[in-house]
Amino acid sequence: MLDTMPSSSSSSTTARGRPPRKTATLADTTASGDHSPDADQGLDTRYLESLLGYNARRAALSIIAVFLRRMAPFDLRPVDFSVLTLVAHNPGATSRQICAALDILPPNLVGLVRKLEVRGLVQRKPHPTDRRAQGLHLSAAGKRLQRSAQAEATTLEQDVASALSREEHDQLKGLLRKVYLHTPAPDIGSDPG
Amino acid sequence: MLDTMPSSSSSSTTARGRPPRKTATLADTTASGDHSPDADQGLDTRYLESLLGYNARRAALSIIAVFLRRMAPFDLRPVDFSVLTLVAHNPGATSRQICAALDILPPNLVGLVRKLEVRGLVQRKPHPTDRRAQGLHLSAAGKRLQRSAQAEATTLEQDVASALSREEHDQLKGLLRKVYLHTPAPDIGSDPG
DNA sequence: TATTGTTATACTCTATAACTATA
DNA sequence: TATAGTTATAGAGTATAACAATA
Repeated sequence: MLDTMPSSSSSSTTARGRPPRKTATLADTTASGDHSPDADQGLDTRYLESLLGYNARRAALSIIAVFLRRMAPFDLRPVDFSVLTLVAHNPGATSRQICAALDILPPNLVGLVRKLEVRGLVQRKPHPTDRRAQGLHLSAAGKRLQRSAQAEATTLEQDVASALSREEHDQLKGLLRKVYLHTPAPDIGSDPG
Repeated sequence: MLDTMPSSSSSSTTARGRPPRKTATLADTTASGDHSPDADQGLDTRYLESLLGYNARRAALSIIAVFLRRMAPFDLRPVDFSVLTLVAHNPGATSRQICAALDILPPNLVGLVRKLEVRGLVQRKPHPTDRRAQGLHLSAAGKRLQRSAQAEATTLEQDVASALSREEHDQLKGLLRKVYLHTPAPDIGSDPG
């Protein structure tokens, strides 16, 4: 849901990556021309940086950029990895469950699963009790790939958080979880339009 | 860059919102048809939740969902708000600078600015020294709207972080910033094809 | 030759409506 | 009537190539 890359692998020399270096100096304002010296092109982004959403978005994009590169050899984008991992840890899970867990809409999952199935990584088996549903399972190849990818993700995690101490790392994840688990749900349907 | 909403306003009764309730109970494995009671649909997402990227993405999406709703009355999506705010705080800024600050590609900014211009919120004036560039400025209406929107964003910020103490809030932003400022840049071009 | 702003365009992601087959 | 999976499709978001004007 946060992806942004050509599906093909081939370690892109093109991909966006580096967040713009911000060194806070106002643009040559029409009148007031008093800013920090080291601002080749930097704008004053201080207000935006005071917003959680802005920072979360920037952090997520940075991490994803790294993720995309490192997962390219597996030809897995974030969602693919998430689906694969979820199925690995929850054999027999249904599409419906995957959608709920990852906040993906059913129609958008269809294609994802189909690709994984075509690649021989995922298999569908009839659900034991509900004939409408299908249980998702990993093939042997799927299990191998998922294991490798998860190992890579774990390594990647350390690199991404290399600027953080172990404690900060845990704390950051905890705080993020707090935010998205508690965030005042958009009151779906509360609008007496 | 992280948006996801129809441009039209009208407080959506449809928008995605609530992150899936996760109550960690394995899916009914191939054989065992024994679901925990409170696991209507919950999958084991523990590994994904151990990843910073996953948590950052989820948090960002949650916040943006709220943002979209609250900014709907102003007909501003996150990027629009960012551009407007950047111009407000940096009168005379050029498209190039906006792009650098927000990590937007120039071709994609054109349409955004044009819309804001058509709405009478933004004006372009010739750059004082560079005849190629154009300085962006807010009209009176633009300033008013930006002020209102920024006030709303500030209020929103408090709601979003309502689960956090003041200290946690600051800490979270600091940690996120640390991550995306330090994240090992994807070494563009480091790949000896 | 490099850069600003731009057009055109392709590809991906996200969302809705509507259908089927089961429940 | 409601739900699981699906199709088709519309709409944002994101990316590249290429051009004119200027530096």
